[in-house]
Amino acid sequence: MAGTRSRPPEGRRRASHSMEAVLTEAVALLDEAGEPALTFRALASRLGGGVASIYWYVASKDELLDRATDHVLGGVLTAIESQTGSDDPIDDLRVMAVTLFDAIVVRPWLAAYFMRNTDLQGNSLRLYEQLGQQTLRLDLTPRQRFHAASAIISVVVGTAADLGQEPPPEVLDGTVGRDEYLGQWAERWRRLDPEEFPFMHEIVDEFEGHDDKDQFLAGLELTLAGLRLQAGA
Amino acid sequence: MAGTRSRPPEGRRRASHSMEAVLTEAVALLDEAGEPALTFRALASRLGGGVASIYWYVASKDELLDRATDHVLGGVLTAIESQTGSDDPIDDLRVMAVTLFDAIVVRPWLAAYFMRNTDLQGNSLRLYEQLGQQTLRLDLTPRQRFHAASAIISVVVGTAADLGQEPPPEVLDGTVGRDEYLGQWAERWRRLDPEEFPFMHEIVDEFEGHDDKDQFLAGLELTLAGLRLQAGA
DNA sequence: ACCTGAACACCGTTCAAGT
DNA sequence: ACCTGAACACCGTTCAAGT
Repeated sequence: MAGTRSRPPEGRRRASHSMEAVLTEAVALLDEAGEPALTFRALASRLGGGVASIYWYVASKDELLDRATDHVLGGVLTAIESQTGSDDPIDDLRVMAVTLFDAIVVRPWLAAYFMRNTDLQGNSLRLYEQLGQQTLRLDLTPRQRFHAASAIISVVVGTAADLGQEPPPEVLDGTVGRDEYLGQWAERWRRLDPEEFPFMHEIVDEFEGHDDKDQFLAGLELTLAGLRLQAGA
Repeated sequence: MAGTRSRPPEGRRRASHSMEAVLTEAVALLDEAGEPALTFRALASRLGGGVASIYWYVASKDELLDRATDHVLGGVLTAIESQTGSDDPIDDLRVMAVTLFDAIVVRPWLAAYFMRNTDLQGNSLRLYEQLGQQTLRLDLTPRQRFHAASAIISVVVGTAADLGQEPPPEVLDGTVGRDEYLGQWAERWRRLDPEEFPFMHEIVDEFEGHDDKDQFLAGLELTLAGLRLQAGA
């Protein structure tokens, strides 16, 4: 017994992290169950260390969320950069917007933190720059370019935020399924007074079988059409 | 001393609330400092009662947020209904969108909960219906109408959410001021490499003096232009 | 039918201390 | 330079009990 006592039997006693590891695990928690799942305690136990050590890398939960967001945006950015350079800047804008949208669909939590702080989010800034550079190829004023790039971001984030509104747990569990979920809403709407709700009746069939991506693409197309018109392209 | 002991001296001992009072105070707290300020304990003390009594009116904090949102949307809805009926449905859509936008600017927390649950949010549903009814006056397919109404909501909520991103406390306190705040960002962006960030340099002057509302109106106009094109109107 | 206090199981954040 | 446990001041929610 003597000799083993003054020293831990084996293995490291102190955990050792890294910014990279912290963000990777944070993203993993966010992916699993959104922002409520990202807890300093949960994160620490994933990293095999104490809660307080995370504060060496990050000053607050907000900063953690900002950095985690920018971490995954790095991948989106390289995807976007590699897709640029067609003849038509508007086509490039569409491809970029779709790439960003797809990333947010897979990780709905992104919508809430994207572009929240361009200081901590270098990749967000670069992404906005890439988008904006396409507007430089269009015949627009600086002001119109500023508005155009911002409008496209808004369409992406606005739609994605709408769609990303956590569906009830039954759907996530797969015990109900998206079709049945939409069907339940459709049923409710069909019971509304047709005199008072002619529009809901007009669209309820469309809603029932709708694809989120189509809805996004349609909205994006309206903005791009308006932009093309404005640029006289 | 005898005689006064078995009974409280005066005034009611038990507080008495109402759904109306609960929502009004909830909205007041949200207006003062956003969602973090809306606490069951804070709300209870405003109402002069116990924490648990709120649960008689509302099953959870989420439901409280949904109902508080719909509560203020009632006012927005009547404003919107009174502004409808011009010759041009697209003009009506614009007016409606602007009214909704203005409401969200004043209460940025609305963006996060609007249309989250049309079951608890009857006014949200009616507002969507009112917007949609304008698309019935345009030469579109049901599917295009569905997409158009949703796109407009997205533009409003997307822009408002972006703008509503809680500015740092310095700005809210008024110790810094919006202009200085924008100026600080502008300064940072001017220091970026012009080769790598041509777009940020192109727009930094526009950004510095920009008005959120103009930015929204510009984005809305792009969508409406696209819609007008689609409807051949 | 409506309200209450007290408890439960969590949070983010801080700090004095360790290595 | 980096990690730790324990404590602090909060949360939303439940519950058995009161009126």
